[in-house]
Amino acid sequence: MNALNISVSAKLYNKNPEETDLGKRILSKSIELMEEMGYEHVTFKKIGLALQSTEASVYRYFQNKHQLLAYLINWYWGWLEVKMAQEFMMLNNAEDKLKRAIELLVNPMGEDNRIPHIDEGLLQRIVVAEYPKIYLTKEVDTENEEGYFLGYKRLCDTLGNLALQLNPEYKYPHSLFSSVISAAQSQQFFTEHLPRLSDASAGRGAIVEFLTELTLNSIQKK
Amino acid sequence: MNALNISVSAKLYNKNPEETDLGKRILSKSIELMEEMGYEHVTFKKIGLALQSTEASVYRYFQNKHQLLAYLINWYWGWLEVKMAQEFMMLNNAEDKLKRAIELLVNPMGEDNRIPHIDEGLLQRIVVAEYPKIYLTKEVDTENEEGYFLGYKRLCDTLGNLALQLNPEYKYPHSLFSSVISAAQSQQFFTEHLPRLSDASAGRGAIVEFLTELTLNSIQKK
DNA sequence: CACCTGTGATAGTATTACTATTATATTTGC
DNA sequence: GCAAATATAATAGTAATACTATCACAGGTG
Repeated sequence: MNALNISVSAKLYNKNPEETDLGKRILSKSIELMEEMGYEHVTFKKIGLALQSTEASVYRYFQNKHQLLAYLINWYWGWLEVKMAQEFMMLNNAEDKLKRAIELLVNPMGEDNRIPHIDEGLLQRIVVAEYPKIYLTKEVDTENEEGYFLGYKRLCDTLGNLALQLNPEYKYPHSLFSSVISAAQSQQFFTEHLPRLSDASAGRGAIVEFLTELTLNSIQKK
Repeated sequence: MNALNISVSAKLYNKNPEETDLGKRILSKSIELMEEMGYEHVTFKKIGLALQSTEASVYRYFQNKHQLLAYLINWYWGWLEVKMAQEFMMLNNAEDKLKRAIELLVNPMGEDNRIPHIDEGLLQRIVVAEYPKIYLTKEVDTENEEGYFLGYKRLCDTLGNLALQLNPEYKYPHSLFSSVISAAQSQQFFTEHLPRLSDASAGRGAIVEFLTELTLNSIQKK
């Protein structure tokens, strides 16, 4: 009995993986494999094999690998928003909420075993390494209509509204937070793999500080 | 006789495409096809066919599609840096240079037929739609050693140094410009395909303004 | 004239990304 | 407690992809 249920658009699966045992095992194993070998090297055959099931069974849940990735990433943004909402209840001004939101973008983990079949830590690493792949395709417009990017958009809206509470005249709340969310992921990736593209050798703390300054300086009234 | 020669690491090709007629035709046609159908749908077979040549001939120049994309994107960053350097000669303070650099990140075109086999306008659209794919792979570390990302890193350094001229104490020049370069591309993509992730319905001008404000507000001394 | 380089032509392989069919085990509905 | 529906496993098969290899030829160079 989960306190928590992350909703994902029904267009993101063939058959809802949350509703069956095999479905949950597919999610669980997909996350493991994708984190371990990267999106490009994952195949449904490998997932089936690793589950001691079959390729065809995985196809019953997801139309293809791209849809699976979109599912996982949307699930992650949904989860993160729930997490933020919980933490926001303990804070009473928009600036503190924004600061905390940025911390969570970079460092979302903590004990949370409410959803046993999903390892949020691994999933976060998948998001860092793969998230732009869900929209950087020629199919982006049709997939957009099907709700493939709702998770990202909602998160952007939420944070943008916080910014508007601080400064109702700020002109670029959506641009700012799509950029900040994106930067939060890519700075993590760069710190690990392309350090000349970041100044965060100090680690996640530096990324949080960089993004917090950037955000607050952008929003502030002149 | 080109005034201009963009240099790209020799690890980014099998055989230098700039040195032969077929090589240049491969670049030219690859750019056309990739812009038209997107990276995923391009194959060396299609490129060969479109050139009335063969798959095998394309493989003589590039080891695989990923290397070809990396070549094109590195070429683009190199070209953009040359372009910036030219324009900077006409400006005499770091802030103006930064502002102009941001304009060029978003809106780099202009008449430039010095390199007849490369259509920089199409190439820019490829960069917008595909650039993270060159580093978001499990092979990033080895490819990094081979210089696959030098173009991006150099551009980041150049802009970071301008920022340090404005404020030598600014702590995050690399993070800032890897984020700004990235945001310049993704905001263009979002404006066209996922408008809820931007506020730039007004177009490129709004993107430039957003990024310029963000950059200058971040750098400024307190 | 011999040779070397670049290219075209063709063939072949392993893997991927599916689609389809059938058999069987399990659950549910009556 | 049985029939029917559902879920899954097992297997087969196809078209496309991502290569690798071989050979022949044409043109220019020494």
